[in-house]
Amino acid sequence: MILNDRKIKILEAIINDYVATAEPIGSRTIAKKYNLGISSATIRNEMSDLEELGLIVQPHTSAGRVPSDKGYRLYVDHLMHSRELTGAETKALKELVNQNLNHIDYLMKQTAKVLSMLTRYTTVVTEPKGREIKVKHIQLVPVDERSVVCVVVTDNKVIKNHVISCRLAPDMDELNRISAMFNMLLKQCDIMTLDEKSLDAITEKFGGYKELAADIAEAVKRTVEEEEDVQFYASGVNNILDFPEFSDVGKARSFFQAFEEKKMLITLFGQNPSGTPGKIQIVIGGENNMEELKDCSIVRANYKYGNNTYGTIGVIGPTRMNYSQTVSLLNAIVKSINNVIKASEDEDNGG
Amino acid sequence: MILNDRKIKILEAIINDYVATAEPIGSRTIAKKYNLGISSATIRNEMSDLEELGLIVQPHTSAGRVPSDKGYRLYVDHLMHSRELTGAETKALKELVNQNLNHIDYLMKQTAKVLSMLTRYTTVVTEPKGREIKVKHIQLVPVDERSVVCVVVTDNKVIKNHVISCRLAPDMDELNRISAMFNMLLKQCDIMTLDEKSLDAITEKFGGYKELAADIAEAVKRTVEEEEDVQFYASGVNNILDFPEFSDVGKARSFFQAFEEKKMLITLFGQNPSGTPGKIQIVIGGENNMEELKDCSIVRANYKYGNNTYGTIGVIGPTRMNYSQTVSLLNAIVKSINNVIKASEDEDNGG
DNA sequence: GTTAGCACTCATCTCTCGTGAGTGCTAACT
DNA sequence: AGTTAGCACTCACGAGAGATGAGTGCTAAC
Repeated sequence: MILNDRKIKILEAIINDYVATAEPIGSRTIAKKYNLGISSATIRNEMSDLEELGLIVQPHTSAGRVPSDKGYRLYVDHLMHSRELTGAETKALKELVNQNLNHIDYLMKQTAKVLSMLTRYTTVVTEPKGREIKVKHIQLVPVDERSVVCVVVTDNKVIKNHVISCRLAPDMDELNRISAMFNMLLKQCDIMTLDEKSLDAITEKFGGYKELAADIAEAVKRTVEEEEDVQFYASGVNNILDFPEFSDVGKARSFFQAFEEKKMLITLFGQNPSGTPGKIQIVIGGENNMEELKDCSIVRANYKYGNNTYGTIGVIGPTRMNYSQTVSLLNAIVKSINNVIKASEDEDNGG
Repeated sequence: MILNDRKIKILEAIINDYVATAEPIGSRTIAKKYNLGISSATIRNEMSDLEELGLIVQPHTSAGRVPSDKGYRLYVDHLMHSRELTGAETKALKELVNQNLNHIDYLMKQTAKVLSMLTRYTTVVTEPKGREIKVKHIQLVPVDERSVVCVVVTDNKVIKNHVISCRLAPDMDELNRISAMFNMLLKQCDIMTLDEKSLDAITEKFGGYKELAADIAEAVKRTVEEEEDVQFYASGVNNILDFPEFSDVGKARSFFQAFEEKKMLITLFGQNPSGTPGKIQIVIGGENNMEELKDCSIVRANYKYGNNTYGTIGVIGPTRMNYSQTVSLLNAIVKSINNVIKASEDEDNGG
């Protein structure tokens, strides 16, 4: 059976209507609302064909039709045209990049917030990660007589604090001296690849502060491990409650529960190595293999951050999602933050 | 009408049963389940009296009775006996304090997590705050050519990072010099009380780094402001969905929405100056004046952290809450973390 | 003061039936 | 051959009618 122009028009009508109303659409509704110049009976015949093609389904015998996952797939792959951003949307994006987002954490958080606000779906942003993270610099800072904080700065500009307890904290000058020694060490070797013995040999050099040195090494290692572990920011998780698909508390609960599982988040939003940065990827309904999320779709894109370092921005909402709006917004936002990041990198290199 | 022993027994039976089942309790149920040695008819008469006293209410004519806010109030004030902790509970608390919680942030987060896990209610912990926060120490750390991070350590041991952008970041030695100068300055005067002009005069001294100095001052001020603003950790917010009281999505939604409003959180969980640390406070149902939370109760306590510095731990759940368990757990947890904090303070002073 | 008995209330469940949206099929029309 | 009007059929949904049962209040007797 051939998918002619008229069938496509009808499929589009069904998708548009269903996205807006969440109600199955009947042939008469299409005949009345969309002036296709054909009667409801003809539309019925065409709908029967569309169902045979697996593009739409009937929830029950005497109901209208709703798009199937396959129908949405056809739509997003071939029929959907990108939408212009509205004034409000453009304005919100401008405000986002104009904020002084000099810390990657804030940039991620704000991005998630803005995107979830504009789409009314749930947004997840992952911190940019690559395979090899290097520690650029550490600095010890006094806290009190019994503890110092070790500030670790990585080459992807993440800054982490680790409090270290010690019997008697060295004074500031001493801390600066130790920090400097450690920074020298960091330049010479990759602390992550050192085994216990070599590490012991090195901390030996620190003489009186052997224990402290070991703790610092530990803090540095932990930072790298934490960094190589993916970090998520989610925003608008509760928005899901606004959709009739989740008006059943059990469903909402299982959505939230799925969201608390990191493994699931990594599968859905962890960076996809094969994905070219900027390219939008769409996962529709059951295409993700998670029972709890079979009525959800994910729209996501990687953004580039430094060499071989990617983060992901993703939007998750009901399968009945406004794909065209979501894709347009995600496109725009990825472009924006790529520019912000690029600008800051150029500054680094040019300055 | 006098509240005799028998009436009290009946009230307790109603509360216990209702907390467990969330169903209105009838006279026959009480007669069968609790061997009070009286018939259902007598219980009916007593229940009629209890209703007249405003301690229980009838949802509708032919239903059993449920405790009123006033009934719960009487219960928690006079009838409730503290419950022994179970083995699992004791174990979880021990694990909490045994973790190396050397950073106040982690301690708060873990506390919230453990308490929400044990109670299955929502837990909110506020960072310890006092009126006057002093900045003890700052340290500049290089990030890249165009930015440095300013690490601020306050006297309540909170550590905050602020990224500062500058045209050309000074090298490490220079940063250490500037940090040292600033730390001197911090000892001499309270940076928060300085007006624009005096601040200008001081940053003048920094010569070439006037701009940077101003940014540092800004970062320090921001830290103090952020610190004086209350910070919350919530855990188990989704637990509310497990209660039939919130099986209506609308209700759940409005609970979540209320929870996103900081003002509300401050009212409910912000430290209560009049509350003695360790003393448990209970707010039942409509006693908080928030329409969205009129079916919720709050159990909270302040814990002491340093001089005149208090944080709050609070549990929020349905009015039909297991008060006795919650109070016992909260008591134990407040004691535990007070001990942890005390130990670390003693170390400070003794070491 | 306590209790058995009884009439009464009312939420809840089930069943039925009417309604209406929607379909599929067929026959007639273009 | 494609299109359309017509019609029988399906089925979710809502309203209404009982039936059920948990629970109450009242009264009279113990």
